[in-house]
Amino acid sequence: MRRNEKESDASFAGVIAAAATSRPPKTLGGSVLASIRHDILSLRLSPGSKLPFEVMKAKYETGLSPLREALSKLTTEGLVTSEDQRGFWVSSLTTADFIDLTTLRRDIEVAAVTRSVAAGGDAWEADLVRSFHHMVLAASDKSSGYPTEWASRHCAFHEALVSACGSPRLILLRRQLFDHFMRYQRVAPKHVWKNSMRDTEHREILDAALNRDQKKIAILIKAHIRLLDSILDAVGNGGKQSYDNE
Amino acid sequence: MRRNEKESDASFAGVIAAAATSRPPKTLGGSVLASIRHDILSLRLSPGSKLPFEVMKAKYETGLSPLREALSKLTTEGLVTSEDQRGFWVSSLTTADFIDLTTLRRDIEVAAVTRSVAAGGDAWEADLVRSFHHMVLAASDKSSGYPTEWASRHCAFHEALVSACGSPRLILLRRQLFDHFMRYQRVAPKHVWKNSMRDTEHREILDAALNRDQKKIAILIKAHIRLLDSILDAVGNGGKQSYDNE
DNA sequence: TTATCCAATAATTTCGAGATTAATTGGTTT
DNA sequence: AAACCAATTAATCTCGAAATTATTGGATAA
Repeated sequence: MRRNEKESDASFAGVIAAAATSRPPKTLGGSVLASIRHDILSLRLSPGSKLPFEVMKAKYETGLSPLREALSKLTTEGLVTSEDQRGFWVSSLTTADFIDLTTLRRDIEVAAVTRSVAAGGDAWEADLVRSFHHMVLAASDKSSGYPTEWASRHCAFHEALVSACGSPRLILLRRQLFDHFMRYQRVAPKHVWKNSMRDTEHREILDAALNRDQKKIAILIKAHIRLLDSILDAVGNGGKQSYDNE
Repeated sequence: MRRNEKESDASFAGVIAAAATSRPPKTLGGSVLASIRHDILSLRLSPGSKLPFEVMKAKYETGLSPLREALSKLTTEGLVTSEDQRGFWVSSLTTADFIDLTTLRRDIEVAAVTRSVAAGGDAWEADLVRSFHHMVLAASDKSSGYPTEWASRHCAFHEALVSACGSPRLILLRRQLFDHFMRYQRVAPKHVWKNSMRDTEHREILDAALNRDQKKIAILIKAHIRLLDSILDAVGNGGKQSYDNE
């Protein structure tokens, strides 16, 4: 229980969107929070599983105070659930919540992208092209860390899309919802990812953004954020089949 | 610093929307969290002020652990800001954030109300009429706790409006944004409240809801959630004139 | 005078033990 | 055999002290 796990998916750290907001934490509690959040989003900590203090203390090599602080924050964030005097659990993945999350995410993302397209300047546009190209490069087989690296750059592309929306609250909210979505994405079998990597949707989104076509990009984003059957199936099966079947 | 303050606005407790979600907390940390949140939303804890542990420990009669836990959660919620190794502050009120908040709140509230109107059944409709009438009763001078009581019922009316939207995430998000808004509302002079109490907007909103007119209610909500000059002015002045001038 | 450095002070952060509460086990009763 | 109660076990929750880090004030040097 003490072993420091293998660093199998160190590159995955770049994918966690919320972590990208804060600079490297100066306190132990901050890094414990980042570690636990990382493990929850990467499904290393299974949805629904209990998080006992003794086990967690050993696993993250920390005391009670930083641990409670981290779990408290994650509870407010929705990645952890808690009951008074009973402890903490990793929030479960359910079809109902996936539907709820996706529906809300669609509204939020549309609002953010629309505003961003309306307000974005040259620097935004250039960064958008950069992040798109960066993502496309990871979609080729030769790249390393595939397809985890693609997921990271895919996240960055969508982040760049909304970065000019002018609303810190909207950006933060969108980022949190995206984090929540990533857990659901991860329970789907990996071939689904490959389909996403090969689609033409992102190219169309980019074009609409560059043309500043607000109506079109709203339609494209709405279609882009949909209820994937593969995820619904995986969650319906209890998320057991996980992401190890090619 | 120890004195238990006067219970001047005990009825205000009903106004705090987020607190309405959880049943009475079984732990000290939970009640401390509720108390601090209440004091922040009621402006008893001034926006921007420092929250030193020694002072807070005495004020809320608790130890360090529950206190840190509460402040951590409030930080994630956005009502408190923190810097590593430097401490915690009540989040400041700024014109930029008020604009950001109001703009986002408009989108969220429109989405929630629209869905609620589309999905609401008989029970929802009846409860909506109940809460509206309850609010109107508080607008008359004879009622007690006026206008604080009206604010509480106003909050409940809007809560009832969206209660049938079918999205737990949307309801929670809307509630949080409403809480944040309440701090801004409180810095405005009280005569602004009276104008709100006498307006006809809520009656129109109720009618549109009962008629299941989604387009109309969307327009009404958009107009209802606007940037009040009195609040902008109050925030611009640093929120100093507070809510004591009639 | 201004800037830099060092010592003293004050704050936050962390830890481990004790207190409190929930869950479990074993035994008794119906 | 099932249900109930008491005692034990195991977990969370709380507290105060110790350790770490930031801030303040004054002295020294440029």
